Amino acid sequence: MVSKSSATTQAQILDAAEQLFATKGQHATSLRSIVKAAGVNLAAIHYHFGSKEGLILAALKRAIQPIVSTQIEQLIAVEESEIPPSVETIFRAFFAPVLGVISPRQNGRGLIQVKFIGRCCTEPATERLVAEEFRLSQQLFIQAFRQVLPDCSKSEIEWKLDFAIAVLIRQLCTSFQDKTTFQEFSSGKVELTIQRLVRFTAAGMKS
Amino acid sequence: MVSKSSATTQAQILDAAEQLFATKGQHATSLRSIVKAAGVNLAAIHYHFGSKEGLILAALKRAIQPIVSTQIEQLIAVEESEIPPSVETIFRAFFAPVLGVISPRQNGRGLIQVKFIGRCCTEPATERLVAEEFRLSQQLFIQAFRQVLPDCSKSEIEWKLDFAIAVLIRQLCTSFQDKTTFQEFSSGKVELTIQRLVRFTAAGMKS
DNA sequence: GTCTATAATTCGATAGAC
DNA sequence: GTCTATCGAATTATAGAC
Repeated sequence: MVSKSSATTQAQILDAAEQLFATKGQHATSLRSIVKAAGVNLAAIHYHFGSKEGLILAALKRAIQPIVSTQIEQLIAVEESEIPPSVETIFRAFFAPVLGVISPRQNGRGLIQVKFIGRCCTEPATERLVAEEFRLSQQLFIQAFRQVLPDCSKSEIEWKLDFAIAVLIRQLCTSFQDKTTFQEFSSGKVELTIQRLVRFTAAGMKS
Repeated sequence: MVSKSSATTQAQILDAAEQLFATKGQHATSLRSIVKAAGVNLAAIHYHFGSKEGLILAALKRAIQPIVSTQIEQLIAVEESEIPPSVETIFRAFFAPVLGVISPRQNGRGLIQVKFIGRCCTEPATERLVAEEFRLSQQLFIQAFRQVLPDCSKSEIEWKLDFAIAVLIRQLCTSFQDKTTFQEFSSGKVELTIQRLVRFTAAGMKS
């Protein structure tokens, strides 16, 4: 192989960008620090992604889209197996695909990825982009909750789901901060976190 | 008055900084944009606050410290009037002083202030500083919850309070986004938000 | 305390050779 | 596709007159 494939260089840039965006934020991360961490040239970012904004958008979509797909798959599976599904089961289908990216990956890559997503949810430049990526998923979950909570108005379900999302985002940003480095991650902690999220938000949703 | 008093210039700088930090974030806000909005000279920031970091810290303390004091006052009042206090009443003493800064002030200044605090909770450079400012208040509320929930372990109360804080922070950052300009603000919306926060988080805490 | 002027650095982006 | 070299603009911070 005389030269690196385009896919490899792109992935190296995205991996390094994710890590730095997640820990320092987008504005505090220079393109120079990214290429240094990725071991590539500065011009490669502009060649592959056009601009810093293009890089952020590409990293965002790569991280979020598989999560959204899994959320929708699990929601459909839940609605087919449980009739009617419980609030807890629906919330699990919402949370598990997000936190689930932590366990299967190697060397804490998934941990960095969910932190990156959490950061993007709170940064002024990207919060609306994230909401747009999750829009379809969110609408489907609102429909699911409406069916199992017929006495609850749509607006009430909406603000309660917003509250639940708030807890999830905060968890992505702050949780596991002691294990921020590349370490083997116990899937037990992920499952415990999912259980806490489900229990807390389901109680709030049913209140 | 031949020259402005130091207090006036400092307040003008802090007011403008709050507004810009809240909407654009700290790194995306230049000192030049702050002095332009404040109508003062660039060197004034360094004269009064030493550096950009010093300005951020000063704005943070000015915004948070009165809230912490009010939280503690209301918690003490609750513990003296209700024996034992309900989970809902304790949460109200936690949330109301934060959202309460919105209503009394004029022209949406309080609205900007709580948004600024919310942003500082999510920005990597300041999230630990905010946690430090709220540390005492948070400890006192954990103690209060322990007394009314004796069957609940301390760690469980701690992560549930963390979840509740997550909802509050998100509300500070995103809520009232349609009324982001300097407008008369109805205190009814503030009270409604407090009620939702209390109901949702109390249900989660008791689950 | 306030101002002008500027130092010293860093940033995103691009041109052009290979 | 990758690299070097560099442009132009923006940044924080400071020195020194008033």
